[in-house]
Amino acid sequence: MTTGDNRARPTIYDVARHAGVSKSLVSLVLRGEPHVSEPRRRAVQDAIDALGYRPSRAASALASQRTRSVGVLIDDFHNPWFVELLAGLRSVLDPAGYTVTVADLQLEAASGRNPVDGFLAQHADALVLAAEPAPELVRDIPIPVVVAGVRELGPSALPRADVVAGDDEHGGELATRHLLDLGHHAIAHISGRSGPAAHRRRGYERVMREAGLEAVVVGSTLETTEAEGYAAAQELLASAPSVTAIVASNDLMAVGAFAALRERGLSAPADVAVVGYDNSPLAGYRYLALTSVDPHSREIGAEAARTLLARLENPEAPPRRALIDPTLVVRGSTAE
Amino acid sequence: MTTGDNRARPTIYDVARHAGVSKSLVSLVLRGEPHVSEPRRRAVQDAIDALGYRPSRAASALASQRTRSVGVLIDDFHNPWFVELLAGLRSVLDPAGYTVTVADLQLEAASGRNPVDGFLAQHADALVLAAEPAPELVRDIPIPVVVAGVRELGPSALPRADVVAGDDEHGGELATRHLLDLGHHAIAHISGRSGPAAHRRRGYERVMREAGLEAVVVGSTLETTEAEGYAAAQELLASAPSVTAIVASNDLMAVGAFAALRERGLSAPADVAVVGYDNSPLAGYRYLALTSVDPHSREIGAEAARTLLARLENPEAPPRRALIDPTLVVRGSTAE
DNA sequence: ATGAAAGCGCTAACAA
DNA sequence: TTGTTAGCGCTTTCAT
Repeated sequence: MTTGDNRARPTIYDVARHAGVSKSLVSLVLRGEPHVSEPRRRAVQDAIDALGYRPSRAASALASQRTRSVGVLIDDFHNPWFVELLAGLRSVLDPAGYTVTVADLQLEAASGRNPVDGFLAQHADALVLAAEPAPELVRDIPIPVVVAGVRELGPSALPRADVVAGDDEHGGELATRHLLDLGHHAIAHISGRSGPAAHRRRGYERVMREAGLEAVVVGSTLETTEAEGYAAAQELLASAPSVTAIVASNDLMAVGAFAALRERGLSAPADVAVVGYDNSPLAGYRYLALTSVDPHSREIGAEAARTLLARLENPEAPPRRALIDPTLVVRGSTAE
Repeated sequence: MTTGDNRARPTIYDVARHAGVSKSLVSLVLRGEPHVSEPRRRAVQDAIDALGYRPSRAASALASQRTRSVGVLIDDFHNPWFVELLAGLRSVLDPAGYTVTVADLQLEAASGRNPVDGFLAQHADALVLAAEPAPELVRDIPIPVVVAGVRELGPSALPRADVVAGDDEHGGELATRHLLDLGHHAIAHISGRSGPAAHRRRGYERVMREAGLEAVVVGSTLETTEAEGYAAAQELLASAPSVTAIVASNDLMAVGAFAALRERGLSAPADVAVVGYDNSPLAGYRYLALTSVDPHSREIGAEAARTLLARLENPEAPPRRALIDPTLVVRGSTAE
C-alpha cells in the first residue's frame, strides 16, 4: 500500500478552500490588490503560510501573457564589469517586481544556441543587451530592448531600442588629461577593436590634438585582453621607447602592459605611467594599484532599468539615448 | 482605423492548421517523437518555419509539470571560477535538452530574496548548489540537488544531495610538495575561513608534518580576498621573516601576498616563492605568473551534470559523492 | 468586495 | 500513425 503522495504542491484552489474563499480572491490577495477586506486578506495569507503555498510562474505567465521577467544578455562572464551592471539593473527591477535572468553570449554561442530565442521562449517581457551580438540575432525582436553599456548596436541594427551607455569618449579624455596634468607629453594609447575601444581612442586623440601633441595608437585591431595588451605594449616600447605614459583601452590591457614594461626593466609609475579603464576589481588590487576610469556601470544598469520600465509603460515613446559620465580613479600607477 | 494587430505569436493551433494536421501531431514533432511519418514531419516543420513559431515554455511547463530547466546557485559573480563550472555543466546539460538558469547568492541576498524559492517558483527540475547558502535556505527542497565544488553543505544540511567537489586536501598537498621539491623548508600557509580553505589547509599541514617541518598557518578566520591575503601576508612576514615560500588558499590571497612582499622589498620567486589555488585567469596574467593548483572546475561541472541526470533518472538511488583530482600548474612565481 | 467561469498554449492519455 | 479530449494553475472579465 502506497502512502498518499502528499508532496504535490498546493495550488490556489487549496489555499482558497483552506481560507474559505474563492480562488479569484486568492489571486487578488497575491497581487496585492487594494480592494480586499482586511479579514479576508488575513485569512488568505494564513492559508498561504499554513500550506507553504508558492505561486506557479508557469500558470501565471500563461494566463496573463506576461512573466514580469527581463532577460539580460551579457558578453562574457569572465569580464566582471557585468556584475556591477547587473547589480544596478536589479536595484530598480527587483522593487518593481521583475525577475532578471542572465545569459552569456560566449557560453550560448559555445552551445550553438541563440540567446535571444531563449529569452523569447521564456516569454521575457523585455531584453537588456549588454553585449554586441551579431546583427542577425537581434532582428525583429518583438519585445522592448534596451542596450546597456555598449553603444554600437543601437542606431544601426536596433533603431527602436533605447540606449544607456558610458561616455567612453569623455573617459578617454579624462585619462589622457590626467597624464597631461602630471606633466607627460609622450603619451601613447593601446586600443582594441571593440566599439567602446573606438570611443575611448577618440577621446584620447582629441585631447592630444588639442594639446598639440602627437597621438600614438597601437593595437586598434586587437582583442581587448591581457595577452593582446602585452603584445601591443611590446610593440609600442620597441617602436617608441621614449613614451612616458600609456592610456590602455581597459584594465586587462593595462595589466598586459605592466608585463611588457617589466620585461624591459621599466616600471609604473617611475618610468612609465599607466591608466586603465573600467575600474575593475583588478585595478584595486594593491599589487597593481592601477589608475583607471570608472564608467559607473552600476549606475548605467540602474538607468537602463529605469528606461526599461518607462518603455514598458509607454511602448510608443521615441527611443531614448543616455550617456553616463565616467570619473577617474587615481591610484599608484600614475602617482606615487 | 487600427491595422489588425498581427503580432500575436503563433500557437500550435496555427501551426496545425497551416500544416493540415492535429495539434497533437505538432506536439509530437516538436518533441522529436520517433513515430511520426516523414511527410507529416516535413509539413509540420515547414509550417513552423513559415509562421516563425516558437513554443511557449510556460504552457509546456504547466501541462507537463516539468520545465527541463535546472537552477544553478553560485556564490559570487565576481569570483570567476563559476564560469568554468558553468561551462562544464552546460556541456552536458545542453545536449540533454536542459536549460540552465543562474543566480548569484550575494546579489540575491542584497535584494532580500531567497534564491532557492526563486528556482522553485520557476519550477526548476533540479538544483545545482555551487555555493554555501545558510542551512535554513536549503531545508526541504522538494527537487533533486547536487552540490558542486563545495563540500561542506553535503552531509549535514542536505543528506540526500549528491556531491561533486574538488579534492582540496590533495590540492593543498600538491602545492606544498611542489615547494618542498624546490628545496624550500620554511613554507607558510595563508588560509581563510571557507570550507575549501579548511581542506586545503589540512593538505598543507599533512605534507609539512610528514616532512618533519613546522606548519605555519595564518589567517584561518579571514575572508579569502585580496585585501585579507595582503593583511595575512603582512602579519606573516612580520612574525616569521625567514619564510621562503607561501602557499595561499586561493589566487586572490596570493595576489594580496605579492603586495605585502613588495612592500618589504621582496619579490617572488627570488626571495619568496608563492603558490595560489584555483588557476583563475588572474594566475595566468604574465605580470603575475602565479603557480596555482587547478581544481578542474569545468570537469567538476560536467561531472555534476552527469550526476544530476542520473539522479533525475533514478530518484531513489543512494547519494553519490565524487572528488575530482586537482593538478598543479607551475608558473613564474615558484620557478624562474 | 467577492465569486463564477472562460480561457492562456501546451501535454498526455486514450481512441481510432 | 494520427486525432480527440481533458486538464495543468493561474488571470481576468463579468456578475453579483
